[in-house]
Amino acid sequence: MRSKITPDGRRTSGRKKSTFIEETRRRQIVGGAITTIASAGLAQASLARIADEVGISKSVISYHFDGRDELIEEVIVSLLAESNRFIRSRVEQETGGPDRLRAYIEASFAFMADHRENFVAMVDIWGSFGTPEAKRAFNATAYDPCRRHIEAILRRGQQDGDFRDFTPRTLASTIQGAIDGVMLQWVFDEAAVDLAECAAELTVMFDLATRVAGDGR
Amino acid sequence: MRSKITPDGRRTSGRKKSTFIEETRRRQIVGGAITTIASAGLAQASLARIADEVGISKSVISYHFDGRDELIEEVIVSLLAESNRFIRSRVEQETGGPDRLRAYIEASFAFMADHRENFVAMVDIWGSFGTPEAKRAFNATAYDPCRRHIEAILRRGQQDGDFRDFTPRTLASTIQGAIDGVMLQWVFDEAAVDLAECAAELTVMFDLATRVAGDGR
DNA sequence: GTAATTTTCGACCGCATGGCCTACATTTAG
DNA sequence: CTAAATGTAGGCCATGCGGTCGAAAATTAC
Repeated sequence: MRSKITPDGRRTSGRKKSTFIEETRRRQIVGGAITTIASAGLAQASLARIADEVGISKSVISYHFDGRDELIEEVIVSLLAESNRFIRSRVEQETGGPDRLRAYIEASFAFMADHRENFVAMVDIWGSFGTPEAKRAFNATAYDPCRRHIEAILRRGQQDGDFRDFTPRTLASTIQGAIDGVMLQWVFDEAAVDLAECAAELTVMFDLATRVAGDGR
Repeated sequence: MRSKITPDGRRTSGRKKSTFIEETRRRQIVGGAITTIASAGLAQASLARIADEVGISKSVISYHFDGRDELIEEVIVSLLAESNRFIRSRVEQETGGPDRLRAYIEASFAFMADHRENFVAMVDIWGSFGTPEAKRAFNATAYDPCRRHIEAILRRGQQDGDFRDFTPRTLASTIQGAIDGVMLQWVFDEAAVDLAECAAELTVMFDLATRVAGDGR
C-alpha cells in the first residue's frame, strides 16, 4: 500500500522505496485528470472518467491518492508550479525593472500559447471552491505568490530608479489581472482574442504606466 | 402547467396569462439560486438546496423551469443583463471617447462593489461549461457583446479624433480582460485587492494608452 | 523458484442528485 | 358557488458518484 497517515495526520516515512512506479503513476493520473477536466469540465471529471482516460481501473486512483480531493489538489499544484517555474526562469534571465517586467508578461503569454489545456482546466477549477474560505485559501497559495513576484520586480525597479513612484501592490494586481483576464477570454474561445497582439499591447501599456516622468526611453 | 414545448422545440403561446405569479416565482428562484451558488458553489447548489434557500418545495422549481440546466442558464442571463444594463446607462451619460471609456471602466467596478454576490456566482459558473462548444457559446453571448461595446466606444473615439490609432478589437480585449482579471482576484479574496485603487490605476493607464500623441490633456 | 509484497481489477455499497408522479391547495373564470 | 386551471408539496425512483473490498496479477526479494 501507499502512504499511510499517522494518527496525527502526517505521512509516515513511506515515499522512499519503489517511489518510481508510485510517482510515475501519480503523474500519469494527474495528467489524465487535467486532460479530462479540460475537455469535459471538472464536474464531469469523475474518477471513472479519469481512469478511462488514463486506461486504468478506477480503484487505481483510489490506491495512489487519498481521494478525489487530493487528486484535484495535486492537479492544481501541478498546474501552478509548471507555469510559475517557466515564468520565473524567464524573468531571471533579464536585468533591470523594465526588462524583467516585460519578460514576466511575455513569458506568461508564451506559456499560455503552449499549454492551452492547462489553462482550460484551470478556469474550470477556479469555480470549484465552494466556501469563501476555500476561495481565500486558493488565493493565498496560488495568486498571492504571483502578485508578490510582480510586486518584487516593481519594488526593485523603483529602488533602482527604473520605475516611477506608484503603489507596487496595486499595480501588481492590475498586471496579473490583465494577463488573466485576457487568458480567460482566450480559454472560452481560442479564436476570440489574438494572444500575441494582446501581449504586445500589454507590454507597451505597462511600460508606459511604469516609466519615470520624462523618461523617453 | 407552464410553458409547453412544441415538438419542434419552440414554446407555445403560454407566457401571457397569469404571467405575474409565474415571472415573480422565476425571479425569486433565480435570486435564490444566485445566493446559493455564491455561498456554496455551483456544484453544491442542488435543486433541494436552492429550494431550501427560497423556502419552497423542490418540485416548484421543476414546475417553473424545464430543469436545472434552464435555471442555471436563466441565472447567467440575469447576471449578465443586470451588469450590462448598468454599465450601458452610465456610458450613455457621457460624451466623447475618453469620458465614455472612463465611464465604462468606472461603472464596471462600481457595479462589482455593489453586487459582489453576482460575481462570486459568475466565477463559479465560468467553470461549468463542459464542452468547448459550450464555452464558445458562452463567449459569444456573454463576452462578445462587452467587447463590442468597448470596441464601439474606441472606434467612435478614433473617428472623432479623441483616440490615437490602434486596433480597437485588441484593445477592447485588453480592457475587458484587465477589468475581469482584477475582479477575479477580488472574488477569491475581497481583502486581496483594493477595487477603487485598481479602478483608478486602470482608468489612468487606458487613458494614457489611448491618447493621441502629444495630447497633453 | 518461491514466498512476500506491491499493484491492479471489477464488483459492490451507501449516498446524493435531478427528475417524476400523485395528491392537495390555491387562484381564476363563468 | 362551482368547476377548471394553475400552483405546491412531499414522496419516489433510476442514475451516477466516491469510496471500499477481496481476489488476482505483477513485481520484487531471497
